Amino acid sequence: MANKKCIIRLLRYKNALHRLHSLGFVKVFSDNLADAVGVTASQVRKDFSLFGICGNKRGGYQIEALLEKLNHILGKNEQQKVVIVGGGNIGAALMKYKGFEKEGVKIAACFDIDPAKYHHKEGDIPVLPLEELKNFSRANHIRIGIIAVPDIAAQQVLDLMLSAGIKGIVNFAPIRLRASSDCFINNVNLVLELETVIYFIVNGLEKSIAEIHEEQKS
Amino acid sequence: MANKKCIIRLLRYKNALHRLHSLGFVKVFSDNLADAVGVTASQVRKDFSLFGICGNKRGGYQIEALLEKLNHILGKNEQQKVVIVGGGNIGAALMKYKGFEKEGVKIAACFDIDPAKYHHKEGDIPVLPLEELKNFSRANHIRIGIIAVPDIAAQQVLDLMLSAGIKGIVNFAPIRLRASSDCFINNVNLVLELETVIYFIVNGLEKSIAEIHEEQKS
DNA sequence: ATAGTTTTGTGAATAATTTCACTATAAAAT
DNA sequence: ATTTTATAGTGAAATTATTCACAAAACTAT
Ligand SMILES: NC(=O)c1ccc[n+]([C@@H]2O[C@H](COP(=O)([O-])OP(=O)(O)OC[C@H]3O[C@@H](n4cnc5c(N)ncnc54)[C@H](O)[C@@H]3O)[C@@H](O)[C@H]2O)c1
Ligand SMILES: NC(=O)c1ccc[n+]([C@@H]2O[C@H](COP(=O)([O-])OP(=O)(O)OC[C@H]3O[C@@H](n4cnc5c(N)ncnc54)[C@H](O)[C@@H]3O)[C@@H](O)[C@H]2O)c1
Repeated sequence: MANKKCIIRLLRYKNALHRLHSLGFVKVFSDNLADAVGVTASQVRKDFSLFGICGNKRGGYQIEALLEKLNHILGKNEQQKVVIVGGGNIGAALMKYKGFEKEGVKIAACFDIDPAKYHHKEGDIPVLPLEELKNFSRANHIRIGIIAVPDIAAQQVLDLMLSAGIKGIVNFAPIRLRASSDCFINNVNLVLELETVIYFIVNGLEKSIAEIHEEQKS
Repeated sequence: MANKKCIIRLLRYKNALHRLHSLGFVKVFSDNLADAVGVTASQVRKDFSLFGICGNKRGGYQIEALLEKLNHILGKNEQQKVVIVGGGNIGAALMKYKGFEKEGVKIAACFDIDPAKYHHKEGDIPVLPLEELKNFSRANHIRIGIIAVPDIAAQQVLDLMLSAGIKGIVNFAPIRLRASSDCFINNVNLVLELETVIYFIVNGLEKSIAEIHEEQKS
């Protein structure tokens, strides 16, 4: 029922609703939302139905109420604190990005083994020695971590994160990590994202499929 | 038949085979590959069967021959040139990354509207004024582009890319782009990747589903 | 040679996901 | 008030994707 694809669509609906709301819209119909997100209207209604979300026949959905419900389902009512391990290219890009706060995500700290990366300035996200990851995560109840280290280091970083109580991971290293099933790993492989596009272009398939989103990647 | 998910799995098989090959392995069985990639052995065989790839009963697959076939199918025999538009956080991280060349991907140039970003040094990837995108792309037969500009600028950048003959796009801006169906857009939404993990952790679902890959995101 | 074993290749079965199509209902129009 | 119309909600149908299960082939050992 509440499968991964469906959750990703709910997150998309939520983002689209945010935009509509900030544009001053008050209500929305299943087909507006479908259009904004790139799915069919029945898909939207089916997804909502699965989570017991209902609107008004002929009246559509009240955006505020809908956002409220989605945030509740998606656990976005409280701000989530996240740590990054690896303050290199990707890690630094993520730290500089201003878009997380808006979505209720707070990058609490970054950890690295390279002392040249350490950084501590009021207002900035601190970059700390890797040894402090465990204490920091425990003290701050961190449950989510981002792996942005070279692939050879990724497994040991994962193990350390798990031992620090982190259970949810976004992994940018292009390798398959081994873990107990008591954690959730979301692998993001940017090279693969590019290679996928290359495949469709090289084979002249750009006409058949116009667009892919995360959820079409299973 | 040859759906997106299947292609992404083929790309994964290819990557796993690369690793195995560089470790000195010569042949591989469907279940080794399945294990390396995180799918079932029948899935591997079914995927291969779909593309007419065959191995030897009881002998598995010769890694070199298999890589050859996969590279042919995936269009990885010739190096692919790619441009980036937006030399900010993400754009810069991608330019500094050394892992693309290994996969036959060459970042040919980056384009930006901010003159402070312009850069031209022998050996480095040049950062050029946006106005030059069209000529550069035409002259270098660029077919693939990466959008790494703020969301408000993404649509106009896409339109420009399309007018420059670029047909395959990886888009990092978190908005739905509108385009003719004569192009292929792969949307990468990093905030969503994080939010997905947050959902599973906040709802205590980390036990049920241990790992997701791109292809499970549809 | 022959028997035994392992692994592929694939049609059939199953499972998962999406779309269809229709009913119920609320709002708008008359 | 009554009719019309637009849209939600949802089982059923269709489609798509995955797994099963087993015959065919090829290697190994005797
Ligand atoms: N940069 C990109 O565009 C890009 C693209 C695709 C994939 N990736 C992947 O993302 C990951 C990070 O890439 P990057 O370009 O940011 O790398 P990077 O080399 O720029 O940064 C890696 C950082 O990790 C630190 N580090 C190394 N070992 C560590 C350890 N054991 N514990 C803590 N920190 C450690 C290093 O000091 C460095 O600061 C890599 O796995 C890479 O393959 C990056
Ligand atoms: N940095 C991240 O970690 C991150 C995370 C999630 C999403 N994103 C998304 O990725 C995109 C890029 O993010 P970023 O952090 O790199 O942004 P950034 O602001 O650091 O960089 C954007 C770059 O694009 C350039 N630019 C602006 N308008 C342009 C135009 N019309 N043509 C060409 N260049 C233009 C700017 O000069 C700047 O160099 C954004 O859409 C952002 O939402 C980034």
